[in-house]
Amino acid sequence: MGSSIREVAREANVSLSTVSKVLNGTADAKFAAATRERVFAAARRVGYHPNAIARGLVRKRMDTVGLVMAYDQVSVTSDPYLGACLDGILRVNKERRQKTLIFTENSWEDALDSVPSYCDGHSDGLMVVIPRTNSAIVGALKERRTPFVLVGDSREDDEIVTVDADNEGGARDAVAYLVSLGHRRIAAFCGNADFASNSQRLAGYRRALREAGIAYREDFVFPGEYWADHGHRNLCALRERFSDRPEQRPTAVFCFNDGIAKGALDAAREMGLSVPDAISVIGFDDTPYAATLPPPLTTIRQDIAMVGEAAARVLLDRINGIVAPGHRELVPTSLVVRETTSPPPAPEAAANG
Amino acid sequence: MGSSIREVAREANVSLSTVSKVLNGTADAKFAAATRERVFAAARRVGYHPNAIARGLVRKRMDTVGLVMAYDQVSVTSDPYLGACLDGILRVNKERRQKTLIFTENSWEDALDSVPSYCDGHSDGLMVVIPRTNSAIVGALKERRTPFVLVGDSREDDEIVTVDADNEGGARDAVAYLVSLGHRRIAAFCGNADFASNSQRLAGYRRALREAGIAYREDFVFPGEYWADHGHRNLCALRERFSDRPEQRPTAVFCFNDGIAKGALDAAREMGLSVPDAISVIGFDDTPYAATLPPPLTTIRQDIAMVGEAAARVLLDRINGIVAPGHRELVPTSLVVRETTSPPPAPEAAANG
DNA sequence: ATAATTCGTTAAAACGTTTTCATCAAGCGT
DNA sequence: ACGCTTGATGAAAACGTTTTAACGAATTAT
Repeated sequence: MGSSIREVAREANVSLSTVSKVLNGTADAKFAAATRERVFAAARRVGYHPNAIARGLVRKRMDTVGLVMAYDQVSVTSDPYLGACLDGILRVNKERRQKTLIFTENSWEDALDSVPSYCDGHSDGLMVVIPRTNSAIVGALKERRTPFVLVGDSREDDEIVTVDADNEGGARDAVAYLVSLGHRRIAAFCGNADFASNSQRLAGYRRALREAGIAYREDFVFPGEYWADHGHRNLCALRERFSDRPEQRPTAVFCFNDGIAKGALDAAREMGLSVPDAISVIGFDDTPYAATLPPPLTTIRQDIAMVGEAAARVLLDRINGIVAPGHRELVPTSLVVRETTSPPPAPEAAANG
Repeated sequence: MGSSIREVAREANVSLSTVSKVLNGTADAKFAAATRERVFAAARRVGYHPNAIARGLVRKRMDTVGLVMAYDQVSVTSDPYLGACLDGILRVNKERRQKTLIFTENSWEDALDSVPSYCDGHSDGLMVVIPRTNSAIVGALKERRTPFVLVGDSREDDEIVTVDADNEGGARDAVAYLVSLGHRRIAAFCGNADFASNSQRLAGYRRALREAGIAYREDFVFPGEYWADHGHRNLCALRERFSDRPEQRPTAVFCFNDGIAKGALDAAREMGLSVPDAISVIGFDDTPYAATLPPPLTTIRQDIAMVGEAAARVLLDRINGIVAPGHRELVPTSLVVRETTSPPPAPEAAANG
C-alpha cells in the first residue's frame, strides 16, 4: 500500500534493485555509504514499507503459519485445550516474528475440502490440531507441498512430524505410581476409542504393568468416553463385575482423564466407597477443577500451552529444514499427587507384604 | 505450489487467460461448453489450485482480516474478553470465508512499531481490540490505507469506525433500574480512568440521573480501578465520607464492573451491612462468577462474543464499502436482576413517598 | 600499457495470477 | 457485398517485489 519501491527509487535517484538491496541489507552487494543514506532517507520520506504479498510471491515465504482446528463447535473459550494451545502458539510465533493464520472448521469433512485452500501458499506451514485419529485429512495434506505438523497426535509415520503431550509416558507414570503404592490390581477407565490420546494412554497403562511384571487383564479395562458419566457408569460396572469375588476387585483405577475421574469419584461417594481408603483414583490432564474436587484429585498434568509452543517451534524448524519428516516431539507430563491415592486397603497390603 | 495455471493451460490446450476466466467464472467472457469442460478436466487432472499470493497481488484482496491485540500479557485463555471476542470473530469470518490473521503484542508501544507490518497488504483490514483510550496507535493507523475498526472503544470520530458493547446504555439502564426501585442517592464506583469503557459508563450514569431529574454530585463518584479491592476500598471510603450525615448517604452503588461489585459486597459483609436491605449494589459485565457471589449479583450483561461477531461483520462491510467511516456500532447490553438490589431502606422510602 | 580484479550499480527476468485489450471468425442487417 | 455486431479466444500488461546476470569505471596486478 501507500508508496511503492518505485517512488523510493525515483526519490533517491537509484534503481529499483538498489533500493531493494540496500533496504534488505543484501549481503552480496556493497553500496557506497552515500547511496545507502540516500535510500534510507528517501524510504523514510515517502513512508515506504514493502508489500508483503509482492515480496511473498517471489520469495515463496510469507512468514506466516496456519493453524487448523476442526471441532464440532470450535470455540477457544469453551475448549480449554484449544485456548491453551493457541496461547502457546501465539507466544512463540510472536517471538519468532511469524504471523498466525487461523482456520476453523466445524468438522473434519469441511477441513478435508479446505485442504487446497490451506496449501495455497498463504501459509508457509500448518499446525493441525487433531485429537482424533483421522487419516483422510493427513492423507490429503501429505499430497501437497506445504509442510505441516500434527498436534495432539503422535502416530508413527516416517513422512510426518507430530507434537503431543507424552500421553504414553504420563499414563505409565500414573500406573507406576499406583504400583509403587502397593497396588497390583489396577483398572483402566478409557476415553473415546477414536482419540489418539486414548490409545497412547492405554499403551502407557500396559507398559507400566509390563514393567511391574503384572499381567494385563482384559476384564480390568473399561471402554468409555472422555466424560464424567462414563467414569460414574464404569465404577458401577466394575463393582458389579467383581461382586461375587471381591478379593479379585481392583484396588485402584486409572482414569484416562479428569472428567472420568470426577465421575468415578461421584459414584464412589454414592456407593459409600471411601477414596482413597477403599479405592485409589488417579486422573489425567490436571484440569483446573482437579484440585477442587472432593477429594482433590491425584492426576497427571499435561501443559497444553507448552504443547502449543513446541508445535510452533517444531513447525518453524520443519519449514527451515532443521527438523526432518518423521520427527515426533513429546512434551513431558508430570505426576501431581493429591488426595485420591494411597496404598491399597489392609487385606491387600497384607497379601502383598 | 503444486501445479500452476500454466500446466492447466498446456494440458487443456488453451491460453492462460482462458483457464483463469473459466475457473473464475468471469462474467464478461463466454466460452464454449467444450472448452470449459476441457479446462475443468485439466485442472482436476493436475490438481490445480490457484496460488493465493499471486492472486492477491493483482486483485489487491487476500480475503484475510487481521486481529490486533495488545495486552500486558496476551492470553486468550486467561483473558475472557479476548477469548470471547475471538470466538465471535472466528465464527463470522468462517461463515464469510475470510481468513483470520492474528497479531499479538505485549504493549501498545510494540503495536505502534508494528503498524506498517499490519498494513503491508497481507490483511484487507484490521480489527484492533483496544480497551484503553490510546490515540497514538489510532493516529498511526489513520495514516495508512488499510481499513480498520476499533473494538472495545466507541470514540466519536468521523474518520474511524468502532464496535463496542453499549457501555453507556448499559450503565444508564443500571442506574435507571435503581431509580425505578426508588433510589435517589446513587454512588458510582469507577474503573480505570484510561479505559474507554470507564468514561462511557460514567456518561451513562450521568444520563440516567439527568433523565430522572436527579442532580449529579461529585461526592457520590469514587474513582478507582477495575479490581475487587477498589470496590472494597471505595465502600469503606463512602461510609467514612458520610459518617457524620447518614441521611445523606447513598442507598445504592453502581459498580463499573463485577469485580468492583464483588469487592463492595465483601466490604459490606465485613461491616455487617446487609445487601440489598441496607444498600443496593449493581455490577457490570455479568462475568461467570456474578451469579455465584453471595448474594448473586444484579448486573448488566454484555455479550462479548457478539461484539466480536459485530466487529468482524462491520470490518468486512467497511472493506467492501458498505459501511462508511464514522460508523459506530453498539452491541446492546441487558439487565440481569439477581439479589443485590431492592428498594432503599425504610427511612428513605418514607422520605420519597 | 594491458589484463584482471574489484566496486558500485542497474537492467531485466521472474514469481503466478488477473485483467485489459486485441484478434479473428462467423452471423446479420442492409 | 459491405460494414457491424456478436462470440470465442488469446497476447500481453500489470501487480510490487527479489534476484540474477551483467555492466562500466576504477583499481590493482602483470
